[in-house]
Amino acid sequence: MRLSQLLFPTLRDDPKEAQVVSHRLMLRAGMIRQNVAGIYTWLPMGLRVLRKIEGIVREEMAAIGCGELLMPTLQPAELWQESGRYDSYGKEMLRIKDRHERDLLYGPTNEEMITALVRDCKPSYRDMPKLAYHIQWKFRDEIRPRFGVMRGREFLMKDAYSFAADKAGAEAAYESFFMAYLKIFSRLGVTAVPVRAATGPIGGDLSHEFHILAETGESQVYVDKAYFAENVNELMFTKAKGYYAAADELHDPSQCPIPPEQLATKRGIEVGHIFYFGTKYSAAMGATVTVANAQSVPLEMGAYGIGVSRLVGALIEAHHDAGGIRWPVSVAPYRLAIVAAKPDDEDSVSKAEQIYRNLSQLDGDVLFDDRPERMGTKLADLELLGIPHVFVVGPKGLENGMVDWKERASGKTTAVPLAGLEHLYAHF
RNA sequence: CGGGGCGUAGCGCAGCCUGGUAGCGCGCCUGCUUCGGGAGCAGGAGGCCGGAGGUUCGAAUCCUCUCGCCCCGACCA
Repeated sequence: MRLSQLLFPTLRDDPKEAQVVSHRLMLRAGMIRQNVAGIYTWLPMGLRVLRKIEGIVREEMAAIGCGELLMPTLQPAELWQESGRYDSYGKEMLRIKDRHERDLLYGPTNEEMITALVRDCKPSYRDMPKLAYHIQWKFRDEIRPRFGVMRGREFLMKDAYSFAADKAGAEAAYESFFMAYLKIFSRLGVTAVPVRAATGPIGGDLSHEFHILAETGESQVYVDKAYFAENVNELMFTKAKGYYAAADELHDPSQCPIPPEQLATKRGIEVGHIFYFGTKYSAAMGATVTVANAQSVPLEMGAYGIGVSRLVGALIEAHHDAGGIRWPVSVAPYRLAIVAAKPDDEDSVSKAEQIYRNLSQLDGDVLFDDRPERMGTKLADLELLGIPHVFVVGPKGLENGMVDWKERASGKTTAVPLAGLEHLYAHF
């Protein structure tokens, strides 16, 4: 992509309304613009990151056999009256009437809708289990939206649902989502700690929140320090679940099974929440399966959320420095940017262009900063945006057939031969 | 919703107390000179001072109301 054609309005000064780093940086790096409190327009750079996170989530959902579907943002009130939540959800639910005076709502979540869907398929226990998810915009009319996209009113969420004929099936589903989540967050370049969370009326230990640890986290979490030494990719469910890790509301120092010196008290940003809620919705809404003896039993359900748009902010909270954002390569808006060092040196400009053309044939993750700016301005913007790798093409390097390769993470600059660029890019 | 704060140019701010019809930095436009880390000089564009009402000869400034935004608390991906 040629940067000159992209809507990429960077700001030099911090907008006053943004107090939290991620919010400031997203605004300054031209990723988002606020429309009303808690509701944002995603500009090209912001949307790229959002899409990359979605991509990783999709791959890991596919890996556990969870199929994607798409439910609408608007839902009929009747569905929520069936479950009883139309009254209990309160003012956070945005209620709307259409021209026929029909009561609709902008969905804050989709349990009712998917429960009705599965119920209406009249499943047999032989059909179970079923796993499904979608990535859809939600609306919750938060009392106080804040921290940019981390607590927006309109936000993008991946919500998955599992249906099983019995408790064992539901637990198996829970386990596979638990492990998928560890993998997703690891691929996003962060450690998200699974902490035990309040389960509500169901009880049991099958509810976990996943928290990215960051100073600006809204929640307090308590975690066994030994957890941090674990290699997430090799962790087993029973072992991961075995560590003491609790959300604030569940932590009671007098009951804590591990000694205080072993316990880390941290701030966390909740980016995922999974829970098994049994038959809460299926019973209320008549979503049953016929089991072996021809009896009908309500489905055992679980729900598994990931705050996709919140993650964009949360990842920045975890990865930034004085110069701006430092995206993990897996979610950077572009992996590589190419800059001509001297705009009036035709040789290096055309060489930069040529490099851009070559590399962008490999995939679409290359940005060509062809804006009519001086090098310092371009590099500062790219640094702010957090592009992990930059090739600076200029006459000094070209004399020796080299370009400068700058790494955002380390700040290092290395001269690399022109001939090796393709190979290098392939390894980013 | 309770408590605190702020609305003046795209962004950051001054002016308000002590009314006289708006200014600075950055950004933007034009020209020249520059240019391998946010250039210099010269010229220029851009603001119904959030909105409504009131006081006054006159309101960004004083008064009343209203809307919006931010921060702290309860809720949540």
